[in-house]
Amino acid sequence: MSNAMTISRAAEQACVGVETIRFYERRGLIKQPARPRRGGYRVYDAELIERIHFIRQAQQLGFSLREIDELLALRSHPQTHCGDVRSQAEMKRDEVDHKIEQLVQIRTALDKLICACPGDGALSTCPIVDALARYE
Amino acid sequence: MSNAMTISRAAEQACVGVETIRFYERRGLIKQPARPRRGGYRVYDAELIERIHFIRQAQQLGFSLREIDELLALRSHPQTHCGDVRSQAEMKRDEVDHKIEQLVQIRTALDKLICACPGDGALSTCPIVDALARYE
DNA sequence: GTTGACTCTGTACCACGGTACAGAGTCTAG
DNA sequence: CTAGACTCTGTACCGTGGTACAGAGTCAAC
Repeated sequence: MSNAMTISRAAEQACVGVETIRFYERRGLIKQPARPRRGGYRVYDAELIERIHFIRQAQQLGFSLREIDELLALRSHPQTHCGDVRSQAEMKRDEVDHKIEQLVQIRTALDKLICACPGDGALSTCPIVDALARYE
Repeated sequence: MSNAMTISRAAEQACVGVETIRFYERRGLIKQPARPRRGGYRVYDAELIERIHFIRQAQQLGFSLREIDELLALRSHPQTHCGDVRSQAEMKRDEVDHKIEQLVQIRTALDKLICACPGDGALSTCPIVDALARYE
């Protein structure tokens, strides 16, 4: 048993915390391996590690755990074909685009304020404070 | 009392919900007006409305409530000068820039996957599923 | 003076993605 | 055989920005 993949080894392999694995199990994102007879430690296998990698990669791409759930369901469903996954990715891309647009607007607004602010002088004349207070 | 600014009127003026005002009060972002003697309804004044506008505007610019707390503290502190506020804005701008960069990277990665995916055919050959599973 | 709308206080709950612990069990090295 | 490290189960908690009540009080109009 000394070389068996226990949860802490699995966590190490997958670069996540032990509690994170348990959390994914509770969420149903990964299934808990059966315990050996008479209750010992669960043994994790490579497929499960791979699944955790999938989850982390998808998170990096901006998918929420709920969405990853759907991706995983698609993936394990035999009828799924490539286009289903691709349209998920396309939707996510559009979402990311939208977020970028919003942030660019915020950035522009902040920059305008920063440029308008002399950086010295009394607070009462600060255009930033002024702009925040003004209701438009 | 019929024309007094009660909390619901204040909420309307500030374009937020009544519960949101109460929430800001609990958070200490705005101070609760004193109740008239013998316990009646609190009366909100224009300054408070303006403060709520300040909060909402700052939220629009990507400041968290905690950061808005700091901005408000700066604003009501007599020694503060313009530069203090400006450097907060600059930090926020840099943060927003960073978020944009990250999202652009995500967008690029998604797009690459989408372009590589034929959109038809079996799931087993899907480059998106493949990429998500691969650990790099 | 009663009805109906509003307010007040306190507390609980929502989604999100975990993190932390207690108390029991198990495994392994020495 | 025992100590120390790990695991298991269950449950509670974190921060974020609110939302949703219940039960009591208050106010204005009719």
